[in-house]
Amino acid sequence: MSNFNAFFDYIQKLSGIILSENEKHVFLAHFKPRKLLKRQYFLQQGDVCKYAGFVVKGSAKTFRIDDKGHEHILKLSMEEWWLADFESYYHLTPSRYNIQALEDLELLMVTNAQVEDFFSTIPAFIAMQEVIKQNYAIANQNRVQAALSYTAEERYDDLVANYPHFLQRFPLNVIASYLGLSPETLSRIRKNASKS
Amino acid sequence: MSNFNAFFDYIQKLSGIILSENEKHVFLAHFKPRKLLKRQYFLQQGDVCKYAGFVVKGSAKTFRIDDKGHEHILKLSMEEWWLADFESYYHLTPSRYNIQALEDLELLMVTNAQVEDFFSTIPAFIAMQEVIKQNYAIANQNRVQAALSYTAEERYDDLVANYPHFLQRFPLNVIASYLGLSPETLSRIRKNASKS
DNA sequence: AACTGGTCTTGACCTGTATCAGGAAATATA
DNA sequence: TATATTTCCTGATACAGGTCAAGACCAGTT
Repeated sequence: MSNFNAFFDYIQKLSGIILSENEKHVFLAHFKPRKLLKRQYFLQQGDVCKYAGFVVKGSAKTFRIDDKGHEHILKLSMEEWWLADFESYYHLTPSRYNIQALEDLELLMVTNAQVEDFFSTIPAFIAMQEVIKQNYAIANQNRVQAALSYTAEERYDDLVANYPHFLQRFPLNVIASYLGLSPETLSRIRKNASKS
Repeated sequence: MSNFNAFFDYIQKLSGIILSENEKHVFLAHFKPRKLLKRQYFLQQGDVCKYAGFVVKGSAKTFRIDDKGHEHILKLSMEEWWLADFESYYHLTPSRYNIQALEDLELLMVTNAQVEDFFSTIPAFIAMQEVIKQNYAIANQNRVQAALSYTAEERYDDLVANYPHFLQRFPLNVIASYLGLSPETLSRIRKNASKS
């Protein structure tokens, strides 16, 4: 299962703990592989996010539609990220977000109940969860900071510095929305930046 | 130690696990009580955030000063919250933020190394950490969302709905900065809101 | 080869929010 | 009691970034 190998590597890397063959079998038994085509939805606004999906291949956007029908991208996910609205996933409340494939996706999916039942005894998985939550909290903290106090241009420069691969992978209107900008404004910022 | 009783209640509440007398002694031995007066700094930009402080009483702001000398408040903390820049605390890197008392503070402080040495065997503490990280990640996720896609007025309404006690506790210029607004704009929003 | 839909750019104009300046009221300090 | 200092409000003006409209380019489809 080549899908799972990437997943095992990821868990071992984040946790710093090697998985036993037995433990690997628990993953094989309870994580469900799934494919989604570009444009398909992993989650729709109003639904409960029952599953978290580990991205083996492909990419997706997590976004909200506002009253005026405009889309606002909260998160972009690709290989070695998780697909989920964690608020909905942990609390089993209806989600405010949509998650949609930007490229064809290969996922490994699990429910929170399964995690509690089958993975609470696997130290590597516990440690991995710790690291993920920590990283996610820190990343969001920095993003709040940027969103509240940086100008449009500073936010773009920040992205170029910290997530340059986003630019190669996603169209500019997606990047613009992720930065909280209109596509027109991003286009103008890039024109200026290329001059200096 | 009345300080510690509030802390024990908090741990038991968040973790759902009762602490034994033995475990309580571990907390008494390794958490260091500390007081800070209004305006004193818990952390300064550029320093490593060695300690996390549990707020027994009082309040504080976490903020950054930008190039123009303007202050941007990232986080407001009060009773039953933690004082720390978690990025700096976990990675021991220099912090980009300042943390300063808004009211006189009573804290219980601990280092990350102490947590790993003495508290990794206390299930209630482990569970509490899980919940904190989870809540913090979710809160920040919602704040990113609000900062990127809500108007100033929507952000204020959101605060009134979700954190009404902030308004009683903090001056409006602090609230304005927390919302990413100038004090003047907040004042005008409030004037409008009171009309309708 | 023509068509369709998506992507990106550019210009003209508009709007929300910041900035600057002044002052009133409340609170702390001497 | 007098005097700072902080907090909050209001008006005038400026500007960043949004909105609307149009067109160019490109990739995929038929």
